[in-house]
Parts: sequence; structure tokens; C-alpha cells
Amino acid sequence: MIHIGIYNEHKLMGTGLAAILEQVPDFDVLFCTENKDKLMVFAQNGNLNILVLAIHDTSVRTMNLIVRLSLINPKARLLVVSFDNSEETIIKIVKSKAKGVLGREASKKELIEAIYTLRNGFDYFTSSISQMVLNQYINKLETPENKNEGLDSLSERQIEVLRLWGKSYSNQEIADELFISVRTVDAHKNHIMQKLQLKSMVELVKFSIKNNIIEI
Amino acid sequence: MIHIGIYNEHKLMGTGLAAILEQVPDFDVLFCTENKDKLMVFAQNGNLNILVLAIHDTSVRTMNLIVRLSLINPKARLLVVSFDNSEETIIKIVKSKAKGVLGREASKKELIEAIYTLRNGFDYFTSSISQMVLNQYINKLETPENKNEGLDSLSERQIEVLRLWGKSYSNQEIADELFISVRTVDAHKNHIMQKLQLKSMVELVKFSIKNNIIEI
DNA sequence: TCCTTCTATAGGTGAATCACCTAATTAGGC
DNA sequence: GCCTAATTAGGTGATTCACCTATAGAAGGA
Repeated sequence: MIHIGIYNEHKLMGTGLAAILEQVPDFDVLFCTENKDKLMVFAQNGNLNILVLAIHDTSVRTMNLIVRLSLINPKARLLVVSFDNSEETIIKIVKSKAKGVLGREASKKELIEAIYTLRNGFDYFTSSISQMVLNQYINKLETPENKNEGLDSLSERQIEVLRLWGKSYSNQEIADELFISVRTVDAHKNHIMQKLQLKSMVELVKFSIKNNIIEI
Repeated sequence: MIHIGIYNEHKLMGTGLAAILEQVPDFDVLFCTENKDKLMVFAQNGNLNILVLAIHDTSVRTMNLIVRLSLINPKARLLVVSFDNSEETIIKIVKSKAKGVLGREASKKELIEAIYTLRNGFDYFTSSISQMVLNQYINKLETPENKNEGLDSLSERQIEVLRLWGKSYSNQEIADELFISVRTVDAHKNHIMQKLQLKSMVELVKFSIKNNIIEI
């Protein structure tokens, strides 16, 4: 008997998952909740084998939730079902201690397969996802020099310029604010673009949002 | 016997909904798909009474899908299950010809109740949602002048330009893509900025992200 | 210590874009 | 028929972008 818990912010969908799993004789659904606090209590159950987490975003809160769950009950293995199966999201989930990941294209059969696999002590990733992870790994190998793509590679001054620019300041306004020449502001932006390998201002805005420099 | 069709981009969740509905003796699940093209074919089935649509975003594409579905088979009443139950989203869904809306907090019982209600010719909205709609209606009365702040105020062409620009296309590239002059592209962007009362490109990117024109 | 690398600063130049306009044509609504 | 909006495109000057170069200082390694 495999004891399973379900968490889904979308209550109806959680109930749906439960309905699927209850069809399998080996499976026993211990709980199914859309409430985070209740989840934290239920998750401490010593009998719990598998915890199915359906997530709808990849916010810091959500990722922290996964980490916390893996800490409060290491015996319960985490199976994350994610609607968003972009490369970025998958990497985030894998990093956050999940033992298995299913994407939006997963089938009922795959869900059941994944649970058995996790129960047997192995990790499970949907084929499309494992391919993705592999690609990511290969890319890492191919660039021995870490591209240093993140915020860390930027200097304080560069971030400051980016921050003001993100507030819709013009170059002139930024220059006035920082008591430097407009050309310097321009140079800073150029250096940032070069360093981050971005093609356009649109991508720079996206980067800034991802890194919490610009609020949306 | 109520004949039901299910569409959910998240295949697993669609299967889950099917599992719930199959437990009800009165219900007959005709199909359950995550494929838009197949949905379009299945939806034409004359026997179809209820079409359950689980949606994960409120992009123009998704809303158009709802409208199209209501047109190709007016007999099949649409029940939309939305993860996002913000006021904005609900209004969009209601506008798009859906006969019923369920939010993320809906229960299995409510789903079944909603289907019976729709079958009987009435509309169904979760309580939290109907309250919201009411509030919105009151607000509308209070502001006779439509603010027209959103995506709706933009023309198809303007959205198209915005979409390409959001893909980091330069004005010249957009012009080539759409077979128009660079100046026209520029004019479109100016009109967009004016209409939306945006101060900078940064704000335009934010707007585009909020409205699912740019993916992040 | 010297050498290298990174950073902050600022300038040059030409192309592209922005921010203001005007304006013709067309389509839709009242 | 009139009015409004959309699409198209051009003018002009300011601003910014995308390439460079260049200097002074700081940090770090051989």
C-alpha cells in the first residue's frame, strides 16, 4: 500500500487527482488539501510515502514550500506536477529537492508510473523534461567558463543604473541622479547588455523583473 | 443523461476532472482532451450538453477560444474553471459568453451542482465570483466613462506590432514582417503609448507581460 | 613589484529610435 | 452624411543605441 497526500491550490483539480489515484488499488489517499497550513500539518504524517504537489507558479514562496516540505518529512518523497514546463521552471523545481516532476502533457498512466517509481526509491521525470534537463547539463559542460548570467555578475553601479532605468528614468535623468555624464550612463547600459548577452531592451526588462530590480 | 466534454491544457488535471464526473451516474463524459484542434472537432458533437473548460491564463487566444466554442455549438453550454479568480479575469470570462464560472476554491460538489444548473438552463457562478461581478457592476455604474485601460482598447494591428516588438524585433524587422514602412511601425508604437498613457518602453514591457503579450 | 583584469568614467560616430507633429485613406457607428 | 478610429506614411529634432577608444583607480595573482 502506498500512502499518498495531495496538495493543489486549485481544489477542484486536487479532487480530480484524488479521484484518479483512488482508482488504483495499491494507492491510499491520506489527504487532499488546498490549504497551505493544513498541508504543513498533514505532511508530518509518518505513514506518508508520496506527496503530490500541483503547482501553478514558480514564485519564491512556492519553491520555499517545496524545500520546507522535504525538510519536515524526508521520508515522504515529493512529486511535483507543474503546469508550466519551461526549461527555467523545471530547473527551479529540480533544484528545490523534488524527487519527481510531471509536466502538463503527462497522462494518468504516467502519474501512476511516477508514483511507483518514486516509491521504489528512484527519481522520475517526464521524458520531455528529462531531455530538457539533459540539454541544460550539456550546455553547462560546453561552456566551462560559467557565463555568469545572473545579477551577481553586475557591479553595484550597474545595478543602480538598471534600477533607475527600470523606473522609467531617461539617460539624462539617471545622469543627473548619479552626478555623472549621460555618456557614462550609456556606457553602463552597454556594458550590462554585453555582459548579460541580451539583444534588446525588452530582454533587459525581463531580466530586471526576474531579478527583482523592476517590480511589475 | 448529461453529456459532457472536457478541455484542459493540463492533461492530468483534465483526466482528474473526468474521474470526478464519471462517478456521477447521470453524467456521461464524451471526451477529455488537452488538444485545441481536437477540441474544435469534438465540440461540434450535437449530443454535447456541457463543455467544461479549465483555463490557466486569460490571454486573447484563450478568450477567443471560448467565444469560438460558443459559436460552433450554441447548444453546448460552457462551464469555465479558472485557476485565477481575480476580478479582472472573471470579467473577461463572463464577457466571453461562458454560462458558468468556477474558481480555484470550488469543490467537487459545486462542480456537479454547476453542471446540473447549467443543464437546467440557468447560469452558475461561484459565490465569491458572483459577489465580485456584482461589485464590478456597481463600479461600472459609478464610472459611466469606461476607462478603457486594457488590452481591449488596442487594435489587432497594434497588438501584432506589440507582440513582435516583445520578441525583441527591431522596428525594421517588424516592418519587414508586416510589409509596412518603419515609420508606420513607429507610428503604431506611438499610438499605443499614447492610448495606454505609458511613459516609457519599460512600462510598455510591463503592460505586455501583464497582458500575456510577452512571455517572461 | 609588475602585470592583468575589472570598473567607472567619458568621448566619437553613425544608425536607429523616440517624441512631437501632419495627413491621406478607409472602415464603422450614429 | 458626419464623426471617430485605425492604418498607413512622412518631417524634424532630440535622444538613445551600437559600435568603438581611452584613462584612472582598485583588486588580485605571479
